[in-house]
Amino acid sequence: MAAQEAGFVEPEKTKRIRRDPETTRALILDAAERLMISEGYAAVSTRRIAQEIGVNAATIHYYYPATDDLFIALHARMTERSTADLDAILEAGNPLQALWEFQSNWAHSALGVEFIALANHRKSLQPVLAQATSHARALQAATVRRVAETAPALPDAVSPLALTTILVAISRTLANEERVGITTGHEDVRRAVKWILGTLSQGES
Amino acid sequence: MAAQEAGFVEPEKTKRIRRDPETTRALILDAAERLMISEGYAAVSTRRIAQEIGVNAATIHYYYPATDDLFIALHARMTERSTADLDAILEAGNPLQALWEFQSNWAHSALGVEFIALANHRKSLQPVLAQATSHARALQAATVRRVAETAPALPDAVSPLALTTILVAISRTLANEERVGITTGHEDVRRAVKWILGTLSQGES
DNA sequence: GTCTATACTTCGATAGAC
DNA sequence: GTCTATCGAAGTATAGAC
Repeated sequence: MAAQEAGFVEPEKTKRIRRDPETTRALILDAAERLMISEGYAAVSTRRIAQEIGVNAATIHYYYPATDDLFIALHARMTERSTADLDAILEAGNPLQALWEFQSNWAHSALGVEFIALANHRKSLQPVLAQATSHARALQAATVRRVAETAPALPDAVSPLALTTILVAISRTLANEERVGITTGHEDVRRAVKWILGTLSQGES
Repeated sequence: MAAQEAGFVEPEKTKRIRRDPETTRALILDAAERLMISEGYAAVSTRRIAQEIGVNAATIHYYYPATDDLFIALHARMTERSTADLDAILEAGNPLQALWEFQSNWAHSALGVEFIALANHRKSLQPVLAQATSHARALQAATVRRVAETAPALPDAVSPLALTTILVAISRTLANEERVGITTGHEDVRRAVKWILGTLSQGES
C-alpha cells in the first residue's frame, strides 16, 4: 500500500516516483476539487492539477484519458460522499435541522454549484448531473417526508420535495455568493430558515 | 474598400464595414450575453464573439481592450436593465407577485448565476459584483418592506431582506438547473412559492 | 506508473496597414 | 473603425522511453 521510498536520494532532477494507483487517483481528485472550489471549474486543467500535486501532466491523462472522465469521476465521488452523509442524517434526532446543516456545508454546496455551471459548458456532463441530482433529491425528500408525518405543520402546498429543493437552493446560493464576497442579506436568511425549520419541527415528539 | 491584392483579385474577401460605434458595442455585448447564457462564461472569448457577429477579433479589443472590461460592461448593462425593470415592479398592483415573476425571468437569472461563477474565476470582478448585488438587493428589499406594511403576515423572523434573498436564490437555482436538464422538484417549488406569496399578500387591500 | 517530447488548438493581446 | 499578421501562453491529447 505504501509507496516504497527510494533508498538513495538523488536530489535535483525530477524523479519517477511509483505510487499506489489509488493514492494517485485520490491526489488528482483532491487537487481538482480544491481548484474547482477556490477558482472555479475553468481553473481545473491537466497541467494545473499536475503542477499542484507535483507530477507530470501526462500522468493525469494516464488515469483520466479525457478531461470529461476526470470530472465525471470527481462528481461520482462527491455524490457517494453525500449519500453516505445522508444516511447519518436519517438517524439524527432532528432530521430537518440536520438536513439544513448538511446542506450548509460550505465546500459541498460550492462544489455542487460549480458542477452545474460546468455542465452548462460541457454538454456531455448534463445527463450525468441530471440523473445524480434527481436521485439525491428524492432521498432528501424522503427524509423531510418522514418528519412531516409526525409534524403536521407542513402546509399542503409545500411538499417535502419542494422544501428539500428550496433548502438546497438557499444553501448553494449563500455558499456561492460568499465565495466572491457577497454577503448582503445572508444573515437575515439564516435567521429566517432557522425559524421556519423550528416551526415545522414543533409538532415532533 | 476591398483589399487590393497584386495580380488575381478575390473580391469575395471580407469587407471593411463601418458601423456606428454604439451599434457595434451593442452587438458585442449581445453576443457575449448569448454565449454566456447558452454555453457558460468559459465560452465567452474575443475570437468567439467576433465570429458570432461577423467581425474581426481585433475589433473586440478595440472596444474592450482587456476581457475584464468586456465582462464589466456586460454586467453594468445587466444591472441597469434590472434596475429599470424594478421601477416598474414598484408600481405594480401586487409587488410581491411581480417581484417573483421578475426574478423568474429565465435569461436574467441564468446570467446572474453565471456572473457569480465567473467572479469566482476572475478575482478582479469580485468587488464589482459585490457592490452591485448589495445595491440591487437593498432595492428589492424595499419593495418587499412596502408590502409588509400593509400585510401583517410576514413573521418577525423573516425580514424583507431575507425574503428577497430567498426568492433570488430559488429562482436562480431553478433557472440554472433547468439549463442543464435538471427539473426534479421544480414544479413543487413553484407551487410552494406561489402559495407562500399568496398567503403573505392576503392582508393587502 | 511516470516521465520527455511533441502536435495541435484556442486564447489574449498588440502593431500596423487601410 | 476595421482588418491582417503575429506573438506568447496555456490547454488537450498522444507516442514512446524508462
